[in-house]
Amino acid sequence: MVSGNVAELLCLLRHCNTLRSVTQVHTHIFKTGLDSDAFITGNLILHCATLISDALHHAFSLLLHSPNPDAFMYNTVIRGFSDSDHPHNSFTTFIDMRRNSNNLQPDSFSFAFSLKAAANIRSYNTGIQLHSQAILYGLHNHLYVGTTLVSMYAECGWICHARKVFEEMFEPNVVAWNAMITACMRCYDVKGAETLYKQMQVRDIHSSNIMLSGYMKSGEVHLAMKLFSEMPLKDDVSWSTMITGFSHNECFNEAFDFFLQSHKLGSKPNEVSLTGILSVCTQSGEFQFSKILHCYLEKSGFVSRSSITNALMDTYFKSGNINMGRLVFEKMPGKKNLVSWTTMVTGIAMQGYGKEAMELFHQMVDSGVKPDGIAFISILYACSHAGLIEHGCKYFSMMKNEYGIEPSYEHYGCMVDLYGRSGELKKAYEFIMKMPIEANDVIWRTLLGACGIHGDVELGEEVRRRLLEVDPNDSGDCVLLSNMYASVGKWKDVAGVRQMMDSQGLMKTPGWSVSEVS
DNA sequence: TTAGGGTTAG
Repeated sequence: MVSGNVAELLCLLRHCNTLRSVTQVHTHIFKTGLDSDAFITGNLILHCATLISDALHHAFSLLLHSPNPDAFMYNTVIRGFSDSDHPHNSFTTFIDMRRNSNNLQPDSFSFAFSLKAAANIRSYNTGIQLHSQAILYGLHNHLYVGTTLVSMYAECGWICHARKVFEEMFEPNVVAWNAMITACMRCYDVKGAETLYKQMQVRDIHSSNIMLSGYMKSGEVHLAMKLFSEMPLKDDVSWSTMITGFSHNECFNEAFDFFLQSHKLGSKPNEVSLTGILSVCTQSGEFQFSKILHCYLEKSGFVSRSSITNALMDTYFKSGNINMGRLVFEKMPGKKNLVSWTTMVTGIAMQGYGKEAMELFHQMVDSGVKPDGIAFISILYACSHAGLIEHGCKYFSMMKNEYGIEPSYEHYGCMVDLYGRSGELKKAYEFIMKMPIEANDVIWRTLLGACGIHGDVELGEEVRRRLLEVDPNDSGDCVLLSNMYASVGKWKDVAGVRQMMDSQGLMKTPGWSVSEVS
């Protein structure tokens, strides 16, 4: 009778796709007294942690309130956290498992999931500690643990450790070999990956897809095309890898060609190939094609996927169609995620609507979405392009003090641009001198451009000296330099720059012409 | 009894 109830409950659970429906089943479980059954609780936790979005906290709560949690429950929560926005919680759960429970030992699942969390946050220190623990428990040679160790070390940039683990593996299978090829490609060791690929006794379609993606990421477009043509079997991942690879390497015609070919050959477009081809439309300016794609996306239902909507918004904003970009954003089903908000803020900011971008940024925060470093780049960009210096400074300090985000070169660059565009050149210079990291060429060039716009030759020459200290071979700023001299009518100096460029053979640089100003 | 590692985008 009891086993019949269990089967019935599991069947009910399988049909739940919201936290609300799971809670209803849970209430029923409680009423029937089956909540003390570890198998039932384990399945409840599994369902919440892996199958329903936004239910991980509930899975964690079930674990905490379980009178006798077992390894399966702990492992499932560790797994859920490893793929969440808070992978660190995997480690605290791993520690809790050993401290709070009666003689519970971590097993291969505990290590594989925790190592995945370490890989996701690229934490070498945590990864190596887990590796030591795995050795203590005699699980470092386990096939799944070994494979995850290879991936973890590669994600953290320690290819030598990844290789050592792989070489010490006892009879690695095709997945372990694929993990090692991926590790080589992650570290841009294309030759190493090729050697392994050739050595493989058994390959599957993943092996070839990893090679395709690695070639494309390393700019080896022709090698990817050659391998693709030799592949006896291609799946939708092979096609989308090629399309996105062409997109990254700016081979727009090839991307369109492959997209249409895959369609003709009956391979269905997926989320990745569609975001890829939308990006190609944006980069190449093929906005008519993106409109056709929009119709298809509406009809096929792909428009409900946030990655697709974000790419579509980006295309509309970059084509200057603000109203359509805004409409796509407003029609997005469900809760808008961080990428959607950031795409919207950037899109509006690009068109110069600084105040609206700020309103959107606050709406995002009010809706419970926490901004990341990229979101702050977009709002700083909005402020600099709308001349909102005070607001820009406020966001910059908010980022550091309220959100604990360390500014990157991009953030510093935005601040220099913010001061520079508004003509506060001295402040921009002082800001650079006070930066805790040494300014790079991009930051100096940003200020040099501003000196040109506002005609401050004295500061511009100082900036040029600083720029040459960072990059003695730099020549990309000649246009900025000659523009600066031209803006104050120093034609002799313009001619000087022209002569310098002549002597360095730079006169063929596209996009500039001294004759236009002289 | 319930689970896992390797590929494509953002």
